[in-house]
Parts: sequence; structure tokens; C-alpha cells
Amino acid sequence: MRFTHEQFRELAAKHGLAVTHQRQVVFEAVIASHGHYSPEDIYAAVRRRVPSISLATVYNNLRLFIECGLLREVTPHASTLRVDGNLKPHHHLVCSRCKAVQDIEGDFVDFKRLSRQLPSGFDLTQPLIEVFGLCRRCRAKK
Amino acid sequence: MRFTHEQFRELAAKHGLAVTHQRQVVFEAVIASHGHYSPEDIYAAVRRRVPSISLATVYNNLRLFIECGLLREVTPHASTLRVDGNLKPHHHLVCSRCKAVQDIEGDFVDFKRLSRQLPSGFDLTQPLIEVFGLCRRCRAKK
DNA sequence: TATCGGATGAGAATGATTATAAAACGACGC
DNA sequence: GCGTCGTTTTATAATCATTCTCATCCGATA
Repeated sequence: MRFTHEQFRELAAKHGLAVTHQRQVVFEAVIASHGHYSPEDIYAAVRRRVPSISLATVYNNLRLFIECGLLREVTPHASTLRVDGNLKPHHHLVCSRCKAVQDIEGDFVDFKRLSRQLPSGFDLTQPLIEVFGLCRRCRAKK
Repeated sequence: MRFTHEQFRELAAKHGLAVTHQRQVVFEAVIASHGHYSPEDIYAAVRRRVPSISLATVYNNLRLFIECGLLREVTPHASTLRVDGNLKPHHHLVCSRCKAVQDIEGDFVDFKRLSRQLPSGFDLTQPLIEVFGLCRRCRAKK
């Protein structure tokens, strides 16, 4: 998935975001990077193209993108924000020890049964499911 | 689930932990509290019984308990550690916005299908699944 | 061109967590 | 009971991610 400037312009317009050079570069950095990166990682990548950019700008825009739904947040990481540019429906496989995240696909959740267990009012319109376990490396270590 | 001193002693012995007064109080505070509490919450509760206890001790012991498997970590919370004293198999329902966690039971995951998607070596012996959505309150706000 | 609102940059502030070092504790042998 | 040794706790400093503040900048519009 390669984002052209025009595509970002469209996306931003759709969500009512002003298009700035910094936003474009930040967004492209996230999309270009496959994986689940921290703001620091993205900051480092973006600095190569916009050396004067501030870390706060990266944070601001990531938060903005997440709010608007342009990006997803990868939540379970030990106390640090990660973002995910993969907007296709997928779930996450997380190593409880090293906190590495991999995407996982497949239709392994019975949403009918799940809905029956949900408390009233809970909204699962865009369910994201994170499955925890031990990755191969961490299992070997133990 | 009410933990007596003896039960904690046994548990600690089984995991090779020395039993100290502070540990006992911290552990009981977690078990007594239904919900998913932060170290600060637990610190506040424990101080009522051991006013001189230090926050670092709470952190140290929570970490220790998690490592030993006496407690589970509730990971997805926005950048702050939560612990879960419920050791029965269950999953978590997390509000993406306010980060509230509720326990959820039910057999809604097809582990056979899930295993087929797992990369080799990934260990799911104690799978914990977290399902994200919007809780009633946050949905109402939006 | 002058104005205005939002965006950015730099650095300070905050808040959670961890590290450190000294004091206290507790089990053990004497 | 008493000193010893390793462990635990306490208090506090340090660290790290993230957010805030505010002065400046930029782009759109009148």
C-alpha cells in the first residue's frame, strides 16, 4: 500500500484535517513501515526528510490520525504507544513477555457467541482482538 | 475468593517467594479488590493497613507476583500497569476510549482455527484474549 | 497586504515506573 | 539471647514516555 500525496490529501479532506507537509511525511512514514512502530521510531524516520520536525508534532499528529481513524492504536504494548497503519480487518498476536506484535488473520472468533456475553451498550462495531501468548524466542529463553 | 494468610504462605512457598508482611498485605489487597487496579490504587488501599509502606515496594511486589504467575497483568491500558487477581480463565473487554476493563467469559474463540493461524513456535498455553470496543458511556458521549 | 486561526518547534512539566543506596528485618548458627 | 548474612523495605533520585505551554510561523482569506 503506497500512499501518494493525492491519496493523503483526499483522506485528510474526508476527515476534515488540514494537509501540512509534516502531516504528510508522518503519515507516509507510518504507512511505509510495516510493523508496529513507536512514536520515537517514526520521529527518527521522519527526521531524515524533515530534520527540523519536533517530537511533539509527531505525537500530535499520530494522536490526530488515531482519533480520525486513519491509524489504529496498538494498545497492549508495555506502556508505550504503537501505531498500526494496516487498516484491513485483522487481529494482533502479542508476546506477553517481549511485547512484540504480529498481525494475525483468520476467522477464529464466534461473534454471535461473543455478542451474547457483551454487557448491554458495549459497541463492537470495529472489534480488535488481541491474543496473548509467548513468542518462539521468549519461549525458548524461559 | 478470600485468601487467608495460610493460603498466601502456601502460594508463596510454591513459587519460592519469601513471605513478608508487606507482600501479604499487597497480595490480599489485589485479591480483595474486584476490578483491575493500578499500582497507585493498591498503594492507597495497602497504606490503610501498613501506613509506612513505600510505593516502590508495591511495584516491586506486583512485578514479582506477575512474574511468578500469582497475578496477571492487564496490558492494554493506556500506559499504566494494571493487575488482575482473577486467575480463572477469562478474557477482557476493553473500552478503546476510556480503557476500562471488564472481565468476559464464554467460549467464543475457536482455538483450533486460531492455532492454524499461529506462526510456528508461538505458545498459547495460557491464552488471554482482549476484545476492544466502545463501552456504553463512551459511545453515548461521542 | 493585514489579519486570523490553526500548526509547529523548543523546551519545560508531568506522571508512571525503575534504580539506588542505606536502614531494617529475619532466619540461622553459636 | 546475639551477631551475621542475605533479603526486603524505605526514601529518594533518576529515567522515560508523553503532554503542555507558548512564542513563532504559515496559509487562507478579506
